[in-house]
Amino acid sequence: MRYCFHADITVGMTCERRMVRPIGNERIVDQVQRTLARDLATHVGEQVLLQGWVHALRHQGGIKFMLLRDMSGVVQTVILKSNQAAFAIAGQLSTESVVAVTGTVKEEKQAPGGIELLAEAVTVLSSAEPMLPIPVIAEKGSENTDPAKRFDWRWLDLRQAEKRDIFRVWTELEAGFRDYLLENSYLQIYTPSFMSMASEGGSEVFEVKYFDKKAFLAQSPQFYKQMAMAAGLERVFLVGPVFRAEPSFTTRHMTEFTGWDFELSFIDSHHEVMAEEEKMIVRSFQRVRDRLHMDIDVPSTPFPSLTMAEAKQKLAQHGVANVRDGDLSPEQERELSHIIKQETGHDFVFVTAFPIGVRPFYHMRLEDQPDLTKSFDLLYRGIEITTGAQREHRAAILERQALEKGVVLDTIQDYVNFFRFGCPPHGGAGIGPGRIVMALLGLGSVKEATFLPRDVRRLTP
RNA sequence: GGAGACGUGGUGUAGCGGUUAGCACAACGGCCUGUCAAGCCGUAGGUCGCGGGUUCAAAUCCCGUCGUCUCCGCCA
Repeated sequence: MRYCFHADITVGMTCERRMVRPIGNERIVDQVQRTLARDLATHVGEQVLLQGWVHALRHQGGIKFMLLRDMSGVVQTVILKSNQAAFAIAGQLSTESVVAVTGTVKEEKQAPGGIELLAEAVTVLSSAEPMLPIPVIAEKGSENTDPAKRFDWRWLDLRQAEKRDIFRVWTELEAGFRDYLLENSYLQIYTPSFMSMASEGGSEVFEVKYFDKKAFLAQSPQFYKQMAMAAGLERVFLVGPVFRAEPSFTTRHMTEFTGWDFELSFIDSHHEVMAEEEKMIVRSFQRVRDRLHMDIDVPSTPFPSLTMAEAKQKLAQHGVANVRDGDLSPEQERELSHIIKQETGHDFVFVTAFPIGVRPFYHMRLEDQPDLTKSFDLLYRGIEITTGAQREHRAAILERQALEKGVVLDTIQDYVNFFRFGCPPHGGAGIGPGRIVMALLGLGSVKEATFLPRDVRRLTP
């Protein structure tokens, strides 16, 4: 187990099950309160209803133990032979079936956790076929089930409690991100995924049939965020899907993933964008720590930051091979994070001042060093989680930079139009939350952090 | 797009020229009133991804093919 924490999910988690029985012309509603496994200890002596999955069965002749699992945890139920009906049903059960058990809660030294439910009635809500295609509970030989097989049966894979924790972390992380944005005058927008043309380049976009036309799936909401700046919204954010047609076979790439994006106006440089992102991330990590009682490092601000030139120099000093000037290889990203961690104890590091050669035409350039851009990447534990920049908002300069990059002006005319009628200086960034979750929890792949991953080969389930 | 690796019962694996293809877990049947990675006894389940070749003999060697994974490029 690489991480461990206790989730706080007690609030509002008592569900009601209504049984409606018509009697004459009236309807009588019985309300039976469902109790969650982890709350059993607060109901000693009471009769309760548990509903969940059969986690494990242990037949002991005249006594049967059934471990029942719900979203809150696992608890033991006991079925005695003297209760003939329940005993017979339990004898026919298969693991991973969904059941309802009513009974009396009792303290019992011999029970796991010191608490158990003495079953009075067992009802099968949905029986599971006995032969599971992949193991659900930890058992011999289940640790290394091929990820591809697990993803084929993702709904079984996710029954493992620690996998649900991944989504708890993401949920709180994203809530923290939103908390910061909402408290700082950002407006939420949604941008379309269908586009009439590629947002840039064209080699990495998905082409789709759109009635009698061709359309493309957005590989970034960036142009639309910038339109929002031209619209005078000043500060916007969104959470949404992003599509990349890159044939990338790595543990950190997918063809569709969720992006967090924000953009803000009236900035002087990309450093203001970076400062904003720092605060969002701090807020996110704080929320995960506080809500999930999770022992994680909330980063201090400001995050370490160095220019590409400084990064290259530092890497050279540590004997890390330089593959390509002006950009970092994955190995260099890992090593740079490692070096910064040793020097400062920090998990995050900004790299700024990328040369124009490795950045798109719309990144603004440094006034005193026109061959460098006002852009940055943010690395977290050796993985790139953000690219951001101050954008070039002056139409004439934008067109000149596009031409320099060999971009045909006709293809970006709609984009350039955003800047023709008054647009404030602005910048923003795109964040990959899946990568943050992956690095935070030490997962083997972003796909593990994704409910239903999509990669070059996978379109199902 | 480039490079490398791996496909053996449901899952994880051993075997790497001649084995009735072994083991663990899961499954099925039996015994057991305190199990908790339960235990004990028994049963079933594999044309070793697919196709071709070499050989007296192929899970094992060679070629092709399909599937999967990893690294690089690219990126969030």
